[in-house]
Amino acid sequence: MAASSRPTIHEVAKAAGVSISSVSRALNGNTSNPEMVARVKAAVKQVGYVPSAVAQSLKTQQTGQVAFAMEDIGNAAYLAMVREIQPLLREDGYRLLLHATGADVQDEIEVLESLAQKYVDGLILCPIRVTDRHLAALRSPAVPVVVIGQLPEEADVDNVRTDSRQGARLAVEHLYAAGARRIAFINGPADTVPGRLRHAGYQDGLHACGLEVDDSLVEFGGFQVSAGREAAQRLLARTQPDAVFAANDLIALGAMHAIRSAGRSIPEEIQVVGMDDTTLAETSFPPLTSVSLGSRDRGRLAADMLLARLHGETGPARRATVAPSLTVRESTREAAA
Amino acid sequence: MAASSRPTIHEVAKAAGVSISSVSRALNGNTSNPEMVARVKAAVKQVGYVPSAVAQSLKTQQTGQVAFAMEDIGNAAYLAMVREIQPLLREDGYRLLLHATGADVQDEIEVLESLAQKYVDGLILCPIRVTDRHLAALRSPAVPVVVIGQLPEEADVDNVRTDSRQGARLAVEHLYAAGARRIAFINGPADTVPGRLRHAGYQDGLHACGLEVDDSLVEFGGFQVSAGREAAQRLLARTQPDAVFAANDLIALGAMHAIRSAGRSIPEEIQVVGMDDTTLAETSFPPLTSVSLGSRDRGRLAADMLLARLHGETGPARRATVAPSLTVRESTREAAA
DNA sequence: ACTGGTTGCGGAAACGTTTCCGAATCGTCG
DNA sequence: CGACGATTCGGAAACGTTTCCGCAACCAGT
Repeated sequence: MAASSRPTIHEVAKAAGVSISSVSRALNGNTSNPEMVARVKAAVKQVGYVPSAVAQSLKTQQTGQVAFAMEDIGNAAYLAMVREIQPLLREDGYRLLLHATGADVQDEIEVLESLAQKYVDGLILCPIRVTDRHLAALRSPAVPVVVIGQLPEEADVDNVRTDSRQGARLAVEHLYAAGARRIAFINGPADTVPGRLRHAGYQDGLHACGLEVDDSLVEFGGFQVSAGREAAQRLLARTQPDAVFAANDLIALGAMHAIRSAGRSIPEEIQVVGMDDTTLAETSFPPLTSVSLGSRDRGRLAADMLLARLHGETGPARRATVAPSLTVRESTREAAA
Repeated sequence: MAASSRPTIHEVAKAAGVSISSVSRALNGNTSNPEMVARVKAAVKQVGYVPSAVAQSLKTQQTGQVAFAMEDIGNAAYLAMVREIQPLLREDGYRLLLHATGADVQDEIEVLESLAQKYVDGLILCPIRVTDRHLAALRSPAVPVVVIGQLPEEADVDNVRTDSRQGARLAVEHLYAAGARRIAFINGPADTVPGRLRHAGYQDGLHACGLEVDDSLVEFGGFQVSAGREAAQRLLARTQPDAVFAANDLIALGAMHAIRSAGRSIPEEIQVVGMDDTTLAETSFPPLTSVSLGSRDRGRLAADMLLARLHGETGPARRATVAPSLTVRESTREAAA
């Protein structure tokens, strides 16, 4: 199947009648003699030589690889980041390694600790929970790390974040402006950082609009479509909202299904707002009004930060924040009179 | 930021008062003396040693990494494969590297040729076009390769495929059975392998149902939502189909938008069938009838095949075929009388 | 023509492991 | 009690590069 063993730099040297140092220099552009370079290149072609990435890595102490770790690549927000990050890394000659941790804290820690093995030059991490063990592991990472998401103030780590609390508030205010008064909230797990922040933002929004906080309008579940559907069913069986704010687009999609199944129309009877503004929002029916948390921007910023470190940037941890914005589509009414 | 240099096996050896060979043996379980192992483990903990993955790779000639190369991770079919493949690889201790080639043939070739650098132990490749250069590069790859997709009969490569031609035919037959007589087809690019096969299957289906082939019912475009919408607009401006078969779910989604915008109802006036049976199909409105090409199965099979090779399996190239199947949802009518 | 500075190249060390091989130790058996 | 096999460990080579160092050769300047 695969050829038994590829030629090494020694074979090239022999074929070209020069030393291995000269071969290396010729290939890495550290020689000025054109005749030398030509001979080496010819020999390379003749013996079919390709340098070993592993040996180069060992010598140069760089792998040319960067890892991206997140909960699940199936989540469109992360997907958007990956699609943004990969081309940027590639432009700089880095390969991308993917770690799906399945929201398992233990897995995330393992990824962080495995960095000491030095199989990558850097990491972009999207933790869904941040524990003390995370922070400890982030204290002195073996390679540069950029975290996408909320982090305690004191953490000295490059960080890209968004204000999802503010985003949730935007959603509520938009619904209020569009005439909704009984605004329900379908959240993900309450013990996650995004879950807490979105809930807080939802309450912020209610306060800002002068609406009562009514816990019977709040449901918790997972961040998936099915969870959204089930949560919406429970909600509708219990009470009668005129709007639903979902903690992400998947939940919103599930909720829209449940709402239609219950015979209510969108947006006439119940308006719906999602969060993350993924491609799902554009293509759903009706097209979903969604709070954009700038996933693509966050991906780009994180990649930029990491590349800067890889290019030797030193100095204190940087932090960038992407402002949320609302993309209004047809699942909500225009601001009513 | 990052600590200047991690301790090596030599530091451990010194701390434990033994030779580096003993350290290596103790850590890799090739020693029987428990006291030795204990001392080494203690020393490891004391100096904070973590083995260098690169050095191990150089010595063992294995990287513990596998690459997956496809057009675009944004495509739900590939996404489903990744989600299937990653856990399987991980179970066997392999890390996953992602190459998005952007449907660029040159890029795909580069990926294949870069395998000689041995930065991965194997590759799963989803080529969208198969050129002679692909075949040449596949002739004697530096590491085991599994191709997902159609391949010429004579190619001696492990291969997982599906019969998308048969799948397209299923779609047409289903539409016919549901009463459609003017069945349009919105395809992707005509010069891709999937494009050709689906077109052929569409025609097969028409023949099987005794319908005329009418080229005015066929549109070409890209494989994205926007392309699907535009193609459907052109189609509807020109003629009046009672069903649309789209070459993938994204196109179908775009087409459904265009159809609704044109004021036609789904499925009453125009039925729609997609292909790939992605999560989009379940969550769309109305839920989309779609031809499943078993993306997850194909991913799993490819991973299995590759792992078998990595575990030393030899022998001729294997081939597996996943049969297409139809998932009927609400964008089509039940078989009519 | 001799010297001083460049330049071009080869030898060898180093990166951090694994593993082969030989030496030393131990226990056991004749 | 001596010898022999088994076991355990240390030394050193090897994986395939890059790069430091030194040597020879060359050019120009006096």
